[in-house]
Amino acid sequence: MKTTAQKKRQPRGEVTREKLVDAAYGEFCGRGYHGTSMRQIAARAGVAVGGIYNHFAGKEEVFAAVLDQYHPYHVLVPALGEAQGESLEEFVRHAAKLLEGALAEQGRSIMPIMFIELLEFQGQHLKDLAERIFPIFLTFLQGFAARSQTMRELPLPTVQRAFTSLMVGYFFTGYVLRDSPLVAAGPADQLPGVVDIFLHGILN
Amino acid sequence: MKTTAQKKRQPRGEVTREKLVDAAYGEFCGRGYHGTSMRQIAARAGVAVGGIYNHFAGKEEVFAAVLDQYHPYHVLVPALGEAQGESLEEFVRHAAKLLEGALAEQGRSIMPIMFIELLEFQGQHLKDLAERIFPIFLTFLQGFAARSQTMRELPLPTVQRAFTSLMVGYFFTGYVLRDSPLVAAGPADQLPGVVDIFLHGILN
DNA sequence: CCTACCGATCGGTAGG
DNA sequence: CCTACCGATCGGTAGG
Repeated sequence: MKTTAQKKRQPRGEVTREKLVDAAYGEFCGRGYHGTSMRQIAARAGVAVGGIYNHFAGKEEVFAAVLDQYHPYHVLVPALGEAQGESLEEFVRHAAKLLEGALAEQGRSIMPIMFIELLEFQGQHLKDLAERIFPIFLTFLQGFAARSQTMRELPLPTVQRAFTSLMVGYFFTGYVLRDSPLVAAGPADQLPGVVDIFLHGILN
Repeated sequence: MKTTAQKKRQPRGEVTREKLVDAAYGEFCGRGYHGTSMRQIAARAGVAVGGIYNHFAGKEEVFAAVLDQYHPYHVLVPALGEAQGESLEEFVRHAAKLLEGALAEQGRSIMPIMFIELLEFQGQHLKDLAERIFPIFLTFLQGFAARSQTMRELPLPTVQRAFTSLMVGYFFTGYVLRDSPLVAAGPADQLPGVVDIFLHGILN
């Protein structure tokens, strides 16, 4: 949300564009890309159908704008880039904490857009994402390697795959079962315990 | 695939129904539920549009049939139910191996249907799934508990969440990056190594 | 009377 | 930014 001051400074057209992106995001989350009509987006934004085309060339460009705003890149890069710590243990715990903080705020809103990407666009844009975050991910993994003197003798790719799988799986299962009683019964935040198991698994 | 003998025994209508479910599955995977038209399904199955309605009351009933055939239940229940082993270590490795075998065969074909479920149907049917596999999952977790004498003192829910996250994340990342060069560069099957890290993390 | 299916078309709505 | 409207296509059904 923008402050009133920021809103006043924006040109009228920009406000409408923002409304359209927000409205489109909401509609896409409910029924996907193909299940959402331009009329539904227009109605939610309080704009006529034709008015959308003053800001976007077509439906796909609306999705591109939504994807740009709800892109995992904006969450993953700061979290992975700012991880610090003397020991490997501190480093991993800090990274997990940063990821959790960022994903608690924005992770749930990003997830549906990723599903649209994977399902309706065959993950085209995600291939780009993989290449864009690869340098940051490499830097992060160098942090692993630089602190590996306390680590068991393990193939680094395996350690990386295990850490990635654990984090992705933790947030994915949390999202899917977000209001299931089966998960709600357990402790709210099991991430520290889960990370502890991982650390015990790779350290001497 | 059915054998010729089985095909001959099937009534004509059943053959057409099977063709329709297979065709619908293929089309749904490409563009999702709302992005697929009855005409596309009919065309791929080599059937007239109206012919679909001799087998299904409508489009949603077609999806229900697809979901039923490509349901994770059919994969997860046997794999989790048949896990055996004297020690916790053997038990976990066996379960992971069974899951990998089942998911290597059918996991990739199930994934897109799950995305449709999560995105376009708000995960309605997945809630049912969670409740249906819960007993089997409990039995599996009792296998954990029964062999826990070699385990560190850890809260069982945390161990469960870690194992679930690790397996879900491993197969999910494998699916998403299935033809990415970043993953293809590493060893093909890292599951044993990943499971080894988990075991080292929970055992004394 | 059943089944499985056809060519053609129904009332409405899609993106533009 | 809106109203009005297009070519086409949507899910579903008519009679035969």
